[in-house]
Amino acid sequence: MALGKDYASQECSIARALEIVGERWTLLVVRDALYGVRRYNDFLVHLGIPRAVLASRLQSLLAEGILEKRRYQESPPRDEYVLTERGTALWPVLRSLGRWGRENIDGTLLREFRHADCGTELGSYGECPACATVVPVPDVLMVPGPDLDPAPADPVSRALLKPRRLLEPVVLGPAGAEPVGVDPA
Amino acid sequence: MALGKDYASQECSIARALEIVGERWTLLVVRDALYGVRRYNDFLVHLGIPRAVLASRLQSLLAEGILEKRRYQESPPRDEYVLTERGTALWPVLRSLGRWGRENIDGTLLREFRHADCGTELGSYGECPACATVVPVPDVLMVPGPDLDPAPADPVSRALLKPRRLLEPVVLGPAGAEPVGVDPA
DNA sequence: CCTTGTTGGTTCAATGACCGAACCATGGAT
DNA sequence: ATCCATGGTTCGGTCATTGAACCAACAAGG
Repeated sequence: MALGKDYASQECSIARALEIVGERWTLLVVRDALYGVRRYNDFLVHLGIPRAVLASRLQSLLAEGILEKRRYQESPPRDEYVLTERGTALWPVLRSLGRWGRENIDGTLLREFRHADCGTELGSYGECPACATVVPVPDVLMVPGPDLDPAPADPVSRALLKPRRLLEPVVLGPAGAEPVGVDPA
Repeated sequence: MALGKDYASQECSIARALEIVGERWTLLVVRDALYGVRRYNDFLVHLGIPRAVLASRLQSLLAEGILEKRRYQESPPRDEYVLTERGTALWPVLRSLGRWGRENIDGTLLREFRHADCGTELGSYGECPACATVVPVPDVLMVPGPDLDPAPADPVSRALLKPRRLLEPVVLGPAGAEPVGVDPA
């Protein structure tokens, strides 16, 4: 929103939060970061976001301490964007949004989120009904649901097809790897 | 966002949800509705939102089945906007946003949300840690925190100063009632 | 040395959303 | 007849978003 102007008048933590993560695309960038996306180009192809907007959002998220830049190679200097603790703390927001969307809009089951320790699907507040605890973000296992496209076009979506823990980095073969089908058996 | 265009390409419940409630102001309108605001004019003064934008958001929320119009008097025909079940289901989203904002941005404690039955403060998803259950929205008690302005300018904010359950309708004296100070003891 | 490829951006014109102020309509009340 | 309360619509100016094009650092290959 880059609003500042108006929400500022609101005495409300929700409004404060929305000033930071309420702009278009912002929460989807955070979602991708939770899914393990870390590189500029991966965000770009996975989100289909305009380059200028992505650059602007990444800057805002850095400035707010939600992402941080981390050098991952020196030769050609390259940085990746990883979630800070503050950024990871947005998981409940995304979880509740996703559940609301699934139960009230979709009907389809695109992804499931399970407790990695026991395989139980998380409850409506991110807890494991079996273990009776709130599951820490790295212990959340994301598995593709029955309604997820099994052969998406972009390589990032393909990398996200197999079960993975949240925050586990997405790694892509240099180019044109993983043709379309499943593993080379 | 009235986006449609781009998020539509996302195979993700979060993106679907954001297409509906991700526009500027939309979640704040839903928040006010949870707080018990029901009338056009009350939204207007409490949010400080441009009239045209409010009208547009109310229409969208009606169309999505998040709010519904209800006739509350006939003589001059007047309608109020109340949350549907689908709208009420957004409470965990707002709760987690508010908690994130309070813990990661503010530091201030503007409002607390407690389980009316036992007085315990709710967790990130609106659950009661003591009772280990999800608290139904009408059983959530909103109490003003120590950092909330004790004498706000607009009458809606003043009506929200006393402890109240969510969804309990805000009623305003016809005009200029409740001067500024506390109750007439 | 020159070109090409990869990554990560910036710039720009056009479109669309948002803003604030003004205006309009309906139906009592004075 | 006029005024007020409520719930809007209209309109010009401004700001954000979009998509395409361009730029830059660096490595590898010929």
